[in-house]
Amino acid sequence: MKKGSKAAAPDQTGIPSEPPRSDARGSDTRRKYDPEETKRNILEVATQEFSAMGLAGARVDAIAERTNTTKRMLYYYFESKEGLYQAVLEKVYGDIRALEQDLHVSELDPLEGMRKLVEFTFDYHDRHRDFVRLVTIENIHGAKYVEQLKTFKSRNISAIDTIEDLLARGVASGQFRSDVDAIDLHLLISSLCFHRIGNRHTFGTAFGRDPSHPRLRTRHRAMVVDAVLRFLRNTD
Amino acid sequence: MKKGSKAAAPDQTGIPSEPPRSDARGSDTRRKYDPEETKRNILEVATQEFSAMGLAGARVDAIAERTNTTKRMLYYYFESKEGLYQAVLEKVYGDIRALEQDLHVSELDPLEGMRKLVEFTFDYHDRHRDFVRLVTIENIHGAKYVEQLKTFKSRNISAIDTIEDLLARGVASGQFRSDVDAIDLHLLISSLCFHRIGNRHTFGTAFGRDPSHPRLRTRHRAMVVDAVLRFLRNTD
Amino acid sequence: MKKGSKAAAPDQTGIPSEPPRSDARGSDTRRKYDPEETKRNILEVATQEFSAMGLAGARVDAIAERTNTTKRMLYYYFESKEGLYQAVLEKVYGDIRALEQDLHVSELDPLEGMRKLVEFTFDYHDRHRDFVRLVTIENIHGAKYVEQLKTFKSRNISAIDTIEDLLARGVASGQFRSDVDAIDLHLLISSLCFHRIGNRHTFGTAFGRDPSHPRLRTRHRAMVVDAVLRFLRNTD
Amino acid sequence: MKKGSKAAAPDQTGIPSEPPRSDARGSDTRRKYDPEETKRNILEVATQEFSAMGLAGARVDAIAERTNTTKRMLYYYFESKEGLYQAVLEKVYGDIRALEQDLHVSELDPLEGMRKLVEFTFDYHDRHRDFVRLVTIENIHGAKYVEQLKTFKSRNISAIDTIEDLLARGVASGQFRSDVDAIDLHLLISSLCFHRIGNRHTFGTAFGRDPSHPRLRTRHRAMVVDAVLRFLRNTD
DNA sequence: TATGAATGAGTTTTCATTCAT
DNA sequence: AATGAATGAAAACTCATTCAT
Repeated sequence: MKKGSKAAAPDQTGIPSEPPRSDARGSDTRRKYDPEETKRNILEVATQEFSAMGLAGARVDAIAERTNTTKRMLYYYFESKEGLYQAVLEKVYGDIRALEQDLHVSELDPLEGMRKLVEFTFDYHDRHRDFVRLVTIENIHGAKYVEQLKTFKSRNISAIDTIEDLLARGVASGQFRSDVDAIDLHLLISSLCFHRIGNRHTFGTAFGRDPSHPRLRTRHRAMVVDAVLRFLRNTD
Repeated sequence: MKKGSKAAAPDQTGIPSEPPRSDARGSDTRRKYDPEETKRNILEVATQEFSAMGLAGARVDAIAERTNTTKRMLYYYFESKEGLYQAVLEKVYGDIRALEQDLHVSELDPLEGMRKLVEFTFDYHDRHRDFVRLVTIENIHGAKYVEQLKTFKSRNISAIDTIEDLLARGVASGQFRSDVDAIDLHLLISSLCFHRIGNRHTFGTAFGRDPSHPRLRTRHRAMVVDAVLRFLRNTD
Repeated sequence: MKKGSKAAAPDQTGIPSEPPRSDARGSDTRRKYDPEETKRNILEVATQEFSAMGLAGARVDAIAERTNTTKRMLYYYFESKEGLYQAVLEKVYGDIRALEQDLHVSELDPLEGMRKLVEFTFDYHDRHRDFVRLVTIENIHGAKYVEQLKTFKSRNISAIDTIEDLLARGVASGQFRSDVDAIDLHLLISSLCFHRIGNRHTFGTAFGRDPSHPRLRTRHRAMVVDAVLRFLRNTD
Repeated sequence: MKKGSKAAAPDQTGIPSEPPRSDARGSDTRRKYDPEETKRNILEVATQEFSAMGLAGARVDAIAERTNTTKRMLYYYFESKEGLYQAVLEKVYGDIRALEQDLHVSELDPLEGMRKLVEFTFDYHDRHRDFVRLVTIENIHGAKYVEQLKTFKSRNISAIDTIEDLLARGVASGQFRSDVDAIDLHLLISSLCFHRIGNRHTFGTAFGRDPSHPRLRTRHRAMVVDAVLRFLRNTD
């Protein structure tokens, strides 16, 4: 009866699929209905499906089927397919910026801080392929769904602040050239980290080499860091 | 929810949609039966729709409507929606590699040749947004459609040959460092050229600055060339 | 060319199309959601349409229209046109074998048992023209749909068991000749019962006499029984 | 491009696919356009397709593709799909009756004549599976196409005449019982010859034994002759 | 809060037939 | 007599969403 939609295995590393529910209340009080858990579960499955199939390609039925609950609940909590998609975007974008804050690069030497920032960005994209795919998908839709996310812009601005701080300190210390714009630099770094994940399939088909393969990771990581630092180095 | 599929305006710069047919025979002798023209017309409209909406999001009806012919002909020539999508991919991939051949960078000084190659790649992505979108879309589908294109792999390999030649000559002349892999370098260049077009919407929303805006083009072009050449420069 | 699909009147005798539902609950409490009833209803209408028009000739729309529900439900429960066709086959083949079991010919004198079996087979084909047509149709498709029915083979084998038992007892008692194969005999009996129903139209056109006409039934029934028993009779 | 419709191998024995064209006129006068040959070719391919797929299941495109000519010609000569189907029926029904005439059973002893007639009928069905299938198909359509064939009825009546003659002579000589109707007997014989071919697929699936397999032919042939003669034998 | 059944509007695809050359 | 291109109408099938329990 059921046809079986793929996207079964989460195309992502490091996110545990069933976080230990911190059920504070005693023993067998395990509530039968747990709205938060239900929502979380739906969101997780939806993230996989949307990132695997795109917005148009995703199937509400397929999501519901892999959920612990039914299709009706999906509408109950998220209103519509698009509402669910947006909720997925919100969650996924929230995660990356939250982590960036924890880097504390402002306490490091500018060069070391920059290296650490690039490495973090590289690793994050390498590990969160769902995120990369969703960004890709969102661009196909002209970013019209992230545009409606309230927290989206402010979050990103803070990423630029971090870079601006590093850049300013590096210029002051004579380590970095002085003609680089922070947003441009962010674009440069993102490009190098994003492309090898986002377009790995066509690249792999074209050259017989999957650029996201673990064996290449170390080499690519060094290359990206190298390229960014060489670009920034003051050569006066 | 949404009804009419837009995608009317080609999301592309510089390619006129209806090249003036040099119809030798007089004036309005426009033949009624012209299979090649019919196919060309369908393919062109399909390129727009698929690049604007994705494979799942594209509507066969919408394509047919903007064509000079009927939906039926679309199936007559291309068998299915997927067949048409694949034909679009074939055409679009064919174009870029054809142009690359015309660069004749093998006749130039390695450094100049490399600069020219990067500039060409930058400009091509900047101008052919349909191509960039289609690559993006194809990656969402795990590249399973380009995989079936016979000419796909061989074409791409030739791009690597060009880079390898430049690299070898530059290393020999002492201008380039010797530890760079040609395919890695291709990935690096592609990343820098692709990302600012492919993800311009989310980037624009995040930072209030469309990275593909013409005003930024010159600056970004210089930045990309600079980044690549600094990366390659021999610093022994 | 032809538009409306007929097949309105069930091409079958004796089976009431809507058995009086013994609805325990009062009178018009006709439940709105009754999946079993919905499926039953679809299956019944589909049996008529498929047996009247063949698999290719049947129209999903035509079936849906004569149903109490919509076309969508048909796909909901049976997946596809072919799935529905297969479900029809399953039901229809299930019925005949179920009835055969109730004959209890093993308790009868072999000759009487054989007579009863032939008469039953004759009557069944005479009354269940839908069944005959569907078998015919299935043969046009090389039996590829019944082949997928799990229960199909085992059910038929039991029919042979019955014959084998009668045959063995008749041979032992000296009533039947000993050189007859059970499956061959089954084929012989089937032939005589099937043909006059299955090909009644061409036969009727050719000879101006509908071989399935009730008026001929008694005579044909006697003829068939007579032919089988004469064939089996021991003439040593 | 072409999808490939099956039904390639004619499901029939003994009909050569390309009869030697008796081109009376000299040597290389081989006409470029030969209407009769074209029609013959279309008819032959159509016979295969219709008998393999049924009227509704047959594809005009599939027929045209396997022809030496184009679809247009098919309409030119036969008006419509149904017209072509009818032409096929006409040809196929014509063949069997023509052969029956050649038997000259009226010159034989009634018992021998009857044996010969049954054997002929058995062999004909065994060898002309396309014919059997087409009769089957025609019955699904309520025989409405053969009804329009002018020669159909008269041809069949003559088959009954043959039987009536045999029967009368056999009764007169005391070899046959006197209470058998000629048309009923024809039905009996047809049943035994037709069923094992027409329903061989479901039968084969049900019992793991293809009743039309050459190895069984001799045995079945004997069985059928035996059954008919025992049925007719005078037992006063 | 949760659910299986139901649905209408849309989407891809097919097919017999005709047109222009 | 022959042909490849073209087509409108209909067919199968899909999908996000809502209803009744």
